[in-house]
Amino acid sequence: METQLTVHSNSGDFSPSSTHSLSSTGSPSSSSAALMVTSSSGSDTHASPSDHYLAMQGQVNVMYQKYGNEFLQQAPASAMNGLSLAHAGGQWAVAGFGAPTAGHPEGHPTHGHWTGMSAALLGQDVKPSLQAREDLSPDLHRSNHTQNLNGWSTAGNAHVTMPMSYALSMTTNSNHASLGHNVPTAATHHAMYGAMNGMVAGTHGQYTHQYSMHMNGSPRSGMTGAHHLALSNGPSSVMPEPHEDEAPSSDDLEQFAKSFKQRRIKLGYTQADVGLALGTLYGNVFSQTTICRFEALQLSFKNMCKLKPLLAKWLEEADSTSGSPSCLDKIAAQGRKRKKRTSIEVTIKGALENAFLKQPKPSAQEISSLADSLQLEKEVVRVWFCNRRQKEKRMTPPMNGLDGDPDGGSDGTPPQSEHMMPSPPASTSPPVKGNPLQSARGQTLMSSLGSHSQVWFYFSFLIFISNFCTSCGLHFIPISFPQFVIKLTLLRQVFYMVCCFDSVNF
DNA sequence: ATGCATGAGTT
DNA sequence: ACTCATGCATA
Repeated sequence: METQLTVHSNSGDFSPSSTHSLSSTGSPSSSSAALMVTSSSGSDTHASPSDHYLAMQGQVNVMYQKYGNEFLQQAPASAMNGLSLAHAGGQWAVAGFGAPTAGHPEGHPTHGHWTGMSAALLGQDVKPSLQAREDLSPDLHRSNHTQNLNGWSTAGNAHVTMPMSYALSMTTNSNHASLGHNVPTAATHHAMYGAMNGMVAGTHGQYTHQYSMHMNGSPRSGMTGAHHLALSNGPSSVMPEPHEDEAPSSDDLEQFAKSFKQRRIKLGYTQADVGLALGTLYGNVFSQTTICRFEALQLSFKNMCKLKPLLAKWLEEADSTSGSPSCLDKIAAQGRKRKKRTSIEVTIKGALENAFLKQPKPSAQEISSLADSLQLEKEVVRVWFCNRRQKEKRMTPPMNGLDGDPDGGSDGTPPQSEHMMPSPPASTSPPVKGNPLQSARGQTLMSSLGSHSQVWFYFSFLIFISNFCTSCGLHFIPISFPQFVIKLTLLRQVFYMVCCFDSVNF
């Protein structure tokens, strides 16, 4: 007899009263955990496991081990297809979750493996928004990230209580292009990113939501963590206000940005107002764009740090004087002869995008020939590539990493903070000017957080559940990732799972 | 909110 | 000639 527990969670409306189905069937294999993910085209939710799972057996580990580099070296889309992770049937089987095995003795986090898994899971069926798709382009040349789950022992099923915050952490190193194996490429990240984008349906504000999650310790706290944090977005006065000069953690920034936005709106100011006010108050005028990007965490870490104090001051000021429409003198933006913005056609963009995939940094010659063939000004093409690269950096998950330990062997070091952006440069990567902040060069806070919280939270969660089930002698079969329909096959008892997906917004 | 553009500072 | 911070103009 085995009992299945299905948990559906749609559009954040998860509650114990959502769809929970329990059924009983025989169980094939003993205590090994099986994890299956399929797309949720509703109907196939109830298909029998044998119909669509190929899945993984044994402890949670990663398909990456099996499919290895090729998998990760592919462009996301093709990688997904190559594994036939199923579009049509909506099948999403995650195969090859092999045991930790040799080479990765317990203490050693298996670098990059989760990434492979992530890609496999995320890369499909989730419909990325157009924007997300556009941003899926891999940068195969530059960033290679090594990630690991610090402190997470994949070896045994026994430890169900592994702190999820560990799993959330990861290490990212730059300049490791040569580490052929188990170093996921940007493509992978892009796949994740895009997929995540799709999952959160591009809805404004959802990211930050997820960023706020800190999973701690016990299963319980882990599962409810989202709630706590979801509620923790208070006014700035309530927030821990780390003293200046010290670089705020990305958590701080994230929290600040979020509450800043809330406060601003409550006070009735527009982003443009703020930008102008900053000018009159402190002599630094900023555009609506910049304020917007700040709030959306779309600036580099360094940039965020720079702006934060100013905005904080403004917030104080605005708070106190919130009655007299004082210092909001609009300073007219001075005109300058600026080139008219050229609008590039979609088809042309496609071509550019293609070119970018092949060569993100075309030479002058390549640029001009491309410009010729596309009938664009050379300068336009050049700028396009510049911007594209810049954008790439925003989209690309961090080059920094939490501990930057590239040797892959010795970092059982638990993270100080899973969101700690500034980090010492990896020993092998060229230390960008000694300043820790600069290791985050070009990296937006946004992308960093995205990779950490969105992706890692999810997988941490899966892993956690899987381990938990395994340790209880249960079969774990999560089905349908996007909607997060989870099936738990129980061998001995009914396991009731309560979680807080409403605040997770998958 | 974001795409194309500018200009200062670097490499 | 690039990166990065930034913003006008526009979708």
